[in-house]
Amino acid sequence: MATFPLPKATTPAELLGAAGFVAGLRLGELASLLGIPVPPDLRRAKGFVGSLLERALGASASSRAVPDFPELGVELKTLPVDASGHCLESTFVCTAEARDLEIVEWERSRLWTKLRCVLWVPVEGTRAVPVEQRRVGAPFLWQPDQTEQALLRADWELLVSLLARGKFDSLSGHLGRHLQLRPKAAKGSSRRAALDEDGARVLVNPKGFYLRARFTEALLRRHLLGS
DNA sequence: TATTGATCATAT
DNA sequence: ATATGATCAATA
Repeated sequence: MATFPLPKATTPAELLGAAGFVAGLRLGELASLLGIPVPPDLRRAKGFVGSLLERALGASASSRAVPDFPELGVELKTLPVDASGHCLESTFVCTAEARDLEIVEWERSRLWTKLRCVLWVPVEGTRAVPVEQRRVGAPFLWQPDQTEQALLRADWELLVSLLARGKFDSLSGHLGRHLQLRPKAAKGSSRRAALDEDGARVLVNPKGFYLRARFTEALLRRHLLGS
């Protein structure tokens, strides 16, 4: 049995190997190895699973706007799945701010920067299963191929275009085939300054980019098929 | 019951 | 305030 946190990986492959070492463990076992208490449910600890895996794999703990493993250029994402291994939730990627609209280039966007290389770690997320009993699944590295990148880019350009033009009334979670824009804030009443379609100052609720569950479901299936 | 909109904790 | 980590829960 190795000690935790695991040694710092020097390559994405090593990181994948480290994540593979954790696969199969129950969250309670992993938390115990790290000396971290497990919450009874995730209602008041929504980021528990993600933070637990970050600590186990030695991610540089911070809230900076950079990948979890800066030296490797790898982003770590946990993926809640049901007993059959199907995705239960969408995946938050990053916030969409007015000032980011200056960056209209896909290649330099925060979204693409985060999704270039992702280490996905499936974790049982069925609410009826106690958090400590949930198991960590087999991890896999994902670098979007040309097709996937084109699909995401198309959605991103549609959504950013509406944001940039201040079409806030037209925005909703219904837009985007694989990527969507949804509220991302502490409270539904949270507001931030923006410019509407007439250039007038308005207050709007903060939003973030999310990958739809059916998109991550497809990644998971492709991985399981071994391609 | 799948999905959209709302929300929670913590660090900086 | 806004970034990180997401899941909860009301609605369609």
